[in-house]
Amino acid sequence: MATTDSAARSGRSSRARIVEVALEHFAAHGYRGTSLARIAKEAGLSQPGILHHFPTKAALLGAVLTERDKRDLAAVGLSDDEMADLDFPQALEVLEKIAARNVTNRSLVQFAHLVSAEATGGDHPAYEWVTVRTAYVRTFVTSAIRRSIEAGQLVDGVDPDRIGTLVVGVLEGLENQWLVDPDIDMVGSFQSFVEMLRASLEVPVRQ
Amino acid sequence: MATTDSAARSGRSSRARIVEVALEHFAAHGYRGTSLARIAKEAGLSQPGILHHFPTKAALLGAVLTERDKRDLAAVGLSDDEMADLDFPQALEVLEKIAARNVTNRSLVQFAHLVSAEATGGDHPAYEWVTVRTAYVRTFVTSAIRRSIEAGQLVDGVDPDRIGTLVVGVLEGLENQWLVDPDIDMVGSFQSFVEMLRASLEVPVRQ
DNA sequence: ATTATCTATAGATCTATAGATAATGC
DNA sequence: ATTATCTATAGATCTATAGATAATGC
Repeated sequence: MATTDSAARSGRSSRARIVEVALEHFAAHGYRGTSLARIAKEAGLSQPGILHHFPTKAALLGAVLTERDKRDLAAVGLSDDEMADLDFPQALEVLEKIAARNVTNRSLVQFAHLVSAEATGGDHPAYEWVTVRTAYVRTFVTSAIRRSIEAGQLVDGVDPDRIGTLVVGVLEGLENQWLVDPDIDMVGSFQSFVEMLRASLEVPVRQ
Repeated sequence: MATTDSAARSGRSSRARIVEVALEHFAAHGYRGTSLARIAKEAGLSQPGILHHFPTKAALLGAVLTERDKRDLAAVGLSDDEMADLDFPQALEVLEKIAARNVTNRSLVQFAHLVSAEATGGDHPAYEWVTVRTAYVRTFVTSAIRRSIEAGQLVDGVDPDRIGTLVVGVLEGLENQWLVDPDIDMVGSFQSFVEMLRASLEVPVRQ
């Protein structure tokens, strides 16, 4: 069906290969530190060959960002709607799941941190991505906290914004250190934190 | 005294100005995203004029890293030796002091995060700096925890490495978010965390 | 003699464009 | 006709070097 079947198939596989190689290189040297020529070489085509599939370098970065978000969502295994309905303990479980997945996907984590840091100053093709994504993650946690407060699951006086920021910060900060020193027990440290947090904030369940 | 006084004075002030401008530009666009020409323009001299004071771009980065470390130490107000002798509550106070200082020094924080992220992949002139510095900060906290365990100030079963990693992670992770969204209450969130941590880990004082 | 500068430039990149070539399906 | 490629190249950069100029102190 459709047109030029094998050419299209070859095009699709090139596209996927380019995105994969670009992810690795952007993760290792950043957007600014990576050239299209280097990606092209490793993907096995010429530098203008890449620009046939992605009109500009920024468009290629956009495709890599989309792919990264897709993989993150797949690792959680929930739809956007389901994510929006979780309560606090469930949100913590999701984050633990992400932490566990991350230790086996170094370049995905490194990519997110390096591109976020590059884009933070503005004037970068990932600027919008980093602001929107940061807000999304934090909102996901703070609204889970609000939901649990309304359900009477948390002790009085919990500030959703402050605790939400703290929870997201712990995950990102542990990633930061793990990237520099992979011997760090990122998952274990996050679990210690989650236990401590639940002990401090949850209303004890009557047995 | 000495030779060519006014020339030397002018040289010193150029050096300081170059380091200052370089800090701002490396913070905004990273080491790889910043050119000597741009720094030169803003510092008011020609591009080879910069290479008179710093033989290579990497050497200039080295000077900026040294300056950053100096300012960090000055903000804490303790000598290296004094830092090494603190116990857990004192170490937390030092970190709170750093957090409070950081909210008024955005480019210093952004510089550290962006250069760390760039250098994490290796093959970067700040690679050694980032590994040494990360280890230093974490060791400072873990050894404070060990000291407090020996003094019987902490409850049984505290794992110094795990908690040390967590504490440093919280500070860095809050910085991460604050860089993206300056409305985040970085200092407040860190204080919430410190209170929670002390409530969980410290042996209650007998009144 | 020393120090701080400058202009000019070599030699490597980098992104993006122009225009050709090949394979396939209609 | 469409799609995936390629070679060649324009036009901007970038770092670092070579070599000149100016000011000052000995």
